[in-house]
Amino acid sequence: MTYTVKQISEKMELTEHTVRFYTDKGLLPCKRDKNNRRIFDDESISWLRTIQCLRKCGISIEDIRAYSALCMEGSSTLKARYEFMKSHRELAFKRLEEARELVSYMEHKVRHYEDILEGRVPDDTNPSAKNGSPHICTCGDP
Amino acid sequence: MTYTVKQISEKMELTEHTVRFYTDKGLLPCKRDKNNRRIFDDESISWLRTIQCLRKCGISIEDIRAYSALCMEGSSTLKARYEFMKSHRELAFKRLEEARELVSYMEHKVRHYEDILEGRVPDDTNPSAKNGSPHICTCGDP
DNA sequence: TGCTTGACTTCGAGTGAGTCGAAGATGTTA
DNA sequence: TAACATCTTCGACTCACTCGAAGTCAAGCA
Repeated sequence: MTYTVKQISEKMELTEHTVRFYTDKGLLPCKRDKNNRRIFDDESISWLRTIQCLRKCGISIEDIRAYSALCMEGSSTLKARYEFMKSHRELAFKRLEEARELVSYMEHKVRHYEDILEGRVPDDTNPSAKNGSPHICTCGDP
Repeated sequence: MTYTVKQISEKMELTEHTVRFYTDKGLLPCKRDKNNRRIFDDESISWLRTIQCLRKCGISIEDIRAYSALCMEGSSTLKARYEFMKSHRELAFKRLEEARELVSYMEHKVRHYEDILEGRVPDDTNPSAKNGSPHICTCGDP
């Protein structure tokens, strides 16, 4: 099964521009037909799926390109790929922790406004400065 | 207590450039001294803390500017600010869910490489295509 | 007094990861 | 043959910084 840019972009819910961008940057290997058009196959799908995950993990295009190159090189790079994944797993943990803090921050804010709107606490919008208090952050700050 | 750009940037662990950028974009109110230099106070600290949290939540500079403007306007905008926070709380929930999936994806990858390196499963690096398998993503995909 | 230092100012350019649109080539269909 | 859809490359735009250059200003010192 082969795919054109349009087909693979629809299948993977990416824009055609992004798919071309990834091939141009060397993250996503692709062949060309006799008219120089990009052709993709099922392996491209699995590459793209991986790229999407790694991007969501905040890994840069350049780092993904390097990982991709390691994969191409074959078994000799297994250990390097393992190290790559281990270090990015740590980053994923940190991001999870941060996401938890941010949820609790947003919940705190929403509750704060509910307390004011329902009259449980007085409005702390600062009128003297014509400058509403931004309701100080409590997400891990002192 | 007042602060210069340098002082506030050090205190908040931001670059001076970023602090100036925020004031220029209207997110961070600041006064000027007779030499046109930016001066900040303790309220700026609390603003900046809020801005940092909202930015980490993925809220755009423009949206934060709008929220900031609502705060300035006073109590009449309480309800709008409440709605703003509620909608961004939902986004924070989504990001937390995604962060969880990404951690489990990275854990899966690391385990996969460990299994290969310790000989529990065969190496699936694809030699025929001179193209290592990217080890298909399992984070919520079909 | 002049000179250096250092912190400030604005402005314009660069970056990363897309995002968009234009201009041109090719293939299919009416 | 013309219209069209789809592809190609290329250059410009966006956002949120990030950086550096050039100029202003006050303080400290020979």
